[in-house]
Amino acid sequence: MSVQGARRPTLAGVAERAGVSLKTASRVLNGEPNVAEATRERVRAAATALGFRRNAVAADLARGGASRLLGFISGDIANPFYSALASGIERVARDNDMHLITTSCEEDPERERLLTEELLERRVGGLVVTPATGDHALLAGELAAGTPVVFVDRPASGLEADTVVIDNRGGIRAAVRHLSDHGHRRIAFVGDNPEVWTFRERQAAFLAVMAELGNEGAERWVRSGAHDAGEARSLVAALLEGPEPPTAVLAENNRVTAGALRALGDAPGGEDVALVGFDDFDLADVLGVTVVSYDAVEMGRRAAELATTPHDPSAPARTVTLETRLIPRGTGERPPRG
Amino acid sequence: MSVQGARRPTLAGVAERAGVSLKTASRVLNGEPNVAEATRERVRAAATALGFRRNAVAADLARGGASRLLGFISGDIANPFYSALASGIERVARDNDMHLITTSCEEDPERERLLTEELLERRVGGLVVTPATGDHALLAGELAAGTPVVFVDRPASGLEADTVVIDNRGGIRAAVRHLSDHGHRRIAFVGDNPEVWTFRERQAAFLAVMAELGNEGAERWVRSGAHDAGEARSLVAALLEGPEPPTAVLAENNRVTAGALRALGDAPGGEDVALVGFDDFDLADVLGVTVVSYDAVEMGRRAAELATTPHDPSAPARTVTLETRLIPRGTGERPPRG
DNA sequence: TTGTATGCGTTATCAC
DNA sequence: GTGATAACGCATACAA
Repeated sequence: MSVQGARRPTLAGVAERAGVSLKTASRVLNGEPNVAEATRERVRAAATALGFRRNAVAADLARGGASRLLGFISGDIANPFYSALASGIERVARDNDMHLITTSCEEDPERERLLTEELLERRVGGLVVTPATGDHALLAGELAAGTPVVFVDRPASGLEADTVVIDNRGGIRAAVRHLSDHGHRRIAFVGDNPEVWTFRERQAAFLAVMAELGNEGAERWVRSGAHDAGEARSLVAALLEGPEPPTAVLAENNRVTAGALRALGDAPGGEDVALVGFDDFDLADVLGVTVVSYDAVEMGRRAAELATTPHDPSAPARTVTLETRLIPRGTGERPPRG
Repeated sequence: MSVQGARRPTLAGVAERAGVSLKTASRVLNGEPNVAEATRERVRAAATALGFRRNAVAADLARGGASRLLGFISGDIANPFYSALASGIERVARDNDMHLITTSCEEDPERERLLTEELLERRVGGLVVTPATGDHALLAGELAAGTPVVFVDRPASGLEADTVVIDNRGGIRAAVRHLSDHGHRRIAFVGDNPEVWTFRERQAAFLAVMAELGNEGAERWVRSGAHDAGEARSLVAALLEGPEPPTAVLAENNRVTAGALRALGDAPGGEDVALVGFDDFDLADVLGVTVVSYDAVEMGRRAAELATTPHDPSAPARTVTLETRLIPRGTGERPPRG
């Protein structure tokens, strides 16, 4: 039982107490073979008597190379999407006897850079990043040094690296076609900031599919800049009050969907406007919201698997694309009206 | 620019290249005073030329004491409640120049014990734990050694330690009184497993308030064992189909609320049953669900503040209790019927 | 203003 | 089977 102020028991202390050398004590405590059973017992007894607990910091240093830590730079850990990612990553980390350091960069490239630097200083064994807009070329050296860096949800810019994304275009295509099949032509697309890669992908797909369907000039149905639910609510409200109100809304992410739901709830006749949301969310079934869904936990898992595999700089960067799936629940099947 | 296989540049390397001693290089890179500007420049130049990045593992070890890591043992990081906690904790960690290690114990005491051990091996500077049921007496030694261990959401068992909880009893009291004020007497209380401390607190408060209100024998309105939304749904459905259906349901946590909503949606006349949920949740406003709310991010912050302050074993354990607040949104104001 | 020497608590190499 | 002894990369009294 240690006392405050007193140093913590060390391996050397255990060895001394057991009357063996450091190396032998190390052998026993790491379960290595070639130790006499009697010695083993003595060392174990000494360890428990002293309340010994190995120092993983020292172990990581002595072992050289990377620490048994995995880094995750998210946009905001309180966002369910990121915590689902974190959940998947953590499981894989655990399977590899590693711990997960989670950080939030709040979509700020400078903060992301700083966090990246800090995590690399900790000599993380791998790094999973949801990249904010910004240049990632600085990581090239680190990659070359063998640290696996994996980008998730969005690709890096200025750098070839392993990436895990979802099939954004396919998801949007399914959503637009679904609405079109139900008779909609005045379909609005409301999303986050155009600086965000996923927005641009989804917007491009939206415009492409609208054009394919003979629904030209869809640019006028696009609204961007909704970074949170409140802004999304305003944008959708303005659309509904505008001169040419849409009969359907395609929300680009979960926060936009939340804002859109509120706007539809406020507006007269809002319950007749169709809605499809990108990203599934809790209670979407109760609300009856049709969504484009995918498995965020699996996404984290896949990213972590890449991030726990030693990086081979000579191999080409890998890209994993996960499928999306449209789940009809009601709001997406409303017929156009007005 | 480092190359794979090549060792990473070290402080010694920088010093050598700059033609100064290790200590001087250290001074410059740590921004310490008393170095000639010219020397400073040379060291900086050498560092950038070599692509030097300090090794935080080595620094932590050399400095002795704890590492600049904070540990968080949650039930399940994918649960919005825990990720809100994590968010609050991370901010405080950052303010203290520390990183956060997040782990999930899935309410398994054995796993919690293991994780605790692992984090202590990493020599975390502090530990925030949402304790599963189990004994925490083993941590006494660690506390005595000065590591701040803080329990959040639930107190430890068998150990006096800093704790951050919410006013569970006050929250339940407000909810039951609210329903009573709206004319309800057949109020069901549906919750998680009785092994969970919060359940017991809330259940006890429920029974006490019911008795105060002259509503005796409320035990028959208690249902437990709903650890997830699916189980909650079944329990509520059974209640509604039973011989004495309640006119109001008090859901003990967010998962139970989700299940209850689904059950009410299924049952004929379910839209007339009142509902109050403990824990606020996203889109509760859209769904119009009355809840007992509190600030989980703040909870994490308070816990982290305690966990980043050196523990004084001679001081008595502190308990922080955060207030709850009832937010009427519709489901809690339905009059009794039937 | 700059440098020397030693310690941090492990792991790992090799010899015995 | 067991044990000296040297890394690991940095911090820090202490000296110059």
